[in-house]
Amino acid sequence: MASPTTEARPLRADARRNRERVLAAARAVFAEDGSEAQMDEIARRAEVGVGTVYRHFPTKDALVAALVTDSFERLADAARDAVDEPDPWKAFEQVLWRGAELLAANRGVSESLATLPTVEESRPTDAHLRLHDGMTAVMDRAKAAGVLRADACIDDIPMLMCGVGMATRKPHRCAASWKRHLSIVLDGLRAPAATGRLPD
Amino acid sequence: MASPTTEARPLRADARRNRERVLAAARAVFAEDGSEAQMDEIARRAEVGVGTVYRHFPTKDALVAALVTDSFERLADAARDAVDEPDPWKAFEQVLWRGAELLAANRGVSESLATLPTVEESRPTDAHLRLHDGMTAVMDRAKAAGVLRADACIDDIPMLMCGVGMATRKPHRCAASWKRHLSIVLDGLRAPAATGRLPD
DNA sequence: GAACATACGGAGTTGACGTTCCGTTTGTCA
DNA sequence: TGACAAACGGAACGTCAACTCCGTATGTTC
Repeated sequence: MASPTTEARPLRADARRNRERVLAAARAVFAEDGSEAQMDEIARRAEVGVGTVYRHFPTKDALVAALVTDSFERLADAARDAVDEPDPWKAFEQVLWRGAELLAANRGVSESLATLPTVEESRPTDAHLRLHDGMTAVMDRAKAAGVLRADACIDDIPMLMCGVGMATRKPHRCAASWKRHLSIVLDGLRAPAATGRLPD
Repeated sequence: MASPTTEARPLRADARRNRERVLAAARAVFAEDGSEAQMDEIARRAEVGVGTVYRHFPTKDALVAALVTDSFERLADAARDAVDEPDPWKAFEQVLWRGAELLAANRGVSESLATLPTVEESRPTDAHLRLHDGMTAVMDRAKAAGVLRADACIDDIPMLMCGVGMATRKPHRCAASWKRHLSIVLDGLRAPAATGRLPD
């Protein structure tokens, strides 16, 4: 809704260029600093005045939202592509690994995932909806094949990935600790691992 | 180190009382608002001036540290008590459930866990050390019994619990979602669930 | 190439919040 | 009960970061 040029009047050439510069800079700065990233720093990095940043994105939240939508877009693609994978478990696993990589590359996305409402609450973006539907399909297939525990539900995924996202932050034992985290979670999600029904 | 009255000169009666009021208020406010909790709000809740808060805890960080130490103390106790549980898996599980309950009750602790250095780095508090040692013992026993996967290591625990802590925040599907999270992680940590060696 | 809307830059404003300071109050001890 | 240190309250301060404003510059159109 915010990423493509809304076709009311075509954007002036310099404006279009600057919009991209700001997005690129924001991506870089949020990746490094997470939600502590500062608007001035983003402007500096984009070689643009703060005013210009605010002309394109009226608030910091709007800028974050644009980046999150961007990541969701890519994740939704990953979920769609997973259909090509014949093994239902590998398909499921593959989407989560792709998601974790995105989180590891971008602290900002990982943090805003923490406060993201579910698809049912609030008005989700198209990307969010696509991701939700794609993921549901992948999970349903894996459950039908008896490889994913039957009591896992779609809303568990952002919750679990949010946890994995935490492990992508700085002060952990090793850079790859998020990989350990996701491996453990994936093992816990396999049907044979279930030792009881999940609560509620 | 900061919690008991350091026996240089005994604290005046009103000072001792106010210290407790501040701690109680801080516990309540951090539990609700996490690290966004404001010093003024803590003072208000303790029915005390801000100045008084600062006389007892020189900075906000010091106050947080006191509360974290407090939680670690209780967790270390839980790890010690786990020795009484004859089933090595139940002992392990029990400590993590106790830890998750603490995190669920206190957003602040859950957030500061995210930035807590390991015992090896930095000067850990006594409580942290006790917790580390107790947990190591519990894990060693579970590994020796072949119920905990052998490639799990002590540093995985804060990482995983930190993830569970995320699930204790507000906007999740159900209030008990952190219980689902921990259940999945625990299933992933059982020896038979391991489908491969954890990375690194 | 002139006229005009669109966009730019960045100094300045605003609000939030941790922390300090100091005049006043209160517990303690002789 | 008087004297004094210890402790209190809360207005004021300083900092930091999001956001605004407006004089200037630059694409676009005819």
